[in-house]
Amino acid sequence: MIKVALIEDNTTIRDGLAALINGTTGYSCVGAFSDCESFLSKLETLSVDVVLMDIGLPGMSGIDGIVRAKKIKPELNILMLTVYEDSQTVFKALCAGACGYLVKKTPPSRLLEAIKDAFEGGAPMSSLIARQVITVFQQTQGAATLTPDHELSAREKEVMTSLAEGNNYQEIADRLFISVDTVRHHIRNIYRKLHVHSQSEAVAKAIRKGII
Amino acid sequence: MIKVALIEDNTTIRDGLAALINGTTGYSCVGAFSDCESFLSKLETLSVDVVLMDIGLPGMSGIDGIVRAKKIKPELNILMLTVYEDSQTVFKALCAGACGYLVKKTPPSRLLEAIKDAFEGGAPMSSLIARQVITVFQQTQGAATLTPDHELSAREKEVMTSLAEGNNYQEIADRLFISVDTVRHHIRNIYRKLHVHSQSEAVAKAIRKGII
DNA sequence: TTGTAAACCGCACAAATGTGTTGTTTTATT
DNA sequence: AATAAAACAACACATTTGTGCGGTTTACAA
Repeated sequence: MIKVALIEDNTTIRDGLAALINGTTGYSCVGAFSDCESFLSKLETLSVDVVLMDIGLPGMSGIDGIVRAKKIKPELNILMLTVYEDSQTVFKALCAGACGYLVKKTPPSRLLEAIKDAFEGGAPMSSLIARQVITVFQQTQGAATLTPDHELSAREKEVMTSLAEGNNYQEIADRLFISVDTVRHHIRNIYRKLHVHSQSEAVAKAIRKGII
Repeated sequence: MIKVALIEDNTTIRDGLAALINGTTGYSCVGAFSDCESFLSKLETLSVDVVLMDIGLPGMSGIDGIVRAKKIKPELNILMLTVYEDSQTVFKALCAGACGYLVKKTPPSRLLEAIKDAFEGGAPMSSLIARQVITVFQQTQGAATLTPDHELSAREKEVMTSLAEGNNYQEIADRLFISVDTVRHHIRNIYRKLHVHSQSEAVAKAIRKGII
């Protein structure tokens, strides 16, 4: 039995969804709320597997609702409900912790399928949204493998990592068993390769490019 | 007309796929290779929209093949072909630059659909893989929204962002129309909130937590 | 009204950084 | 054997940073 909670301000849609879920074997609607606040106040004591949350809600937005709900129960499977497939919004929802989304005009059979999918560890979403996610993903995670241009040597990476950990030149030198001047030398080369002129800029670039 | 290239060592499968693609209106197979090396050597002069690449290849692996192909033509849509839905491998392929994948037993109609999807900017993949991607994604990108504890004020974020761009205190002050001493004051508070003692450490933490 | 937080500003000074120049040694690649 | 690249090391010096202290103003909640 998959326990579903609904947060949707439109009474007609909410009742319709609740009826659909309760009317299907294997599904049960354990809560239907018109706003995030009332949902969140009950969440602690609510046994629920999958949450369907409207994105455009009065009061707290669905995005904020996701963040708060995830803080209370990080293992929650939250699916966003949207009217249009607005990339930006859906994208933000995924960042906030949603595991997928549904457009409201989705036919009942596919809706139930998506709930089951989310329950079983999937992430129901259109391939267009998926592409957006992996694009951003690749830019951060996999960027290193794709752009080995301004590649730092192993030693330089060690220096960068140590720098990002908050060590100063003397501490880096001690850790790597080299002199402070050698650290400076490496830093110099790193700056040249990354086209930067300060620690902060170097660290920012190195992390964003996935070098460290 | 979607121009497709194949890299697959099994002759039977390769010929079958080529026949399917060439036999369908709107699709054309512009190249069929048994290994990455021969594909990569032709890629420069090959006009191709979507690449189907087997993951288990003799010689260079499909993963390495993706990385190299993306270096030559970053705009390529590469779909991996796998026998099993092995999460780890598919995941690596996505990191390397693939935009989706297909299991070999996929029925012809869905295969063509996936190619079209990739061509049109989608990322065909199962929702299980999608979930894996967004999980890792959320851990890095969206971490901030989930942990608004050591939250920086809007002004402090501006200072941090400017810092990560490589500006020094004087430049930050000029950009924000405040005095250098106020910049120092903000930096001080940022350090306190993030529990750090240097620019580098602050920038590293801010980026990794998604604050900036 | 009192308190708390954010944003603002200032001075001082030791410590750390960025960059200039000049080397040696080791390890690959040709 | 020769060339190139990486890693190591040193000295000098102006600039920048981190942190100690001290303040004001504004806004908003208790």
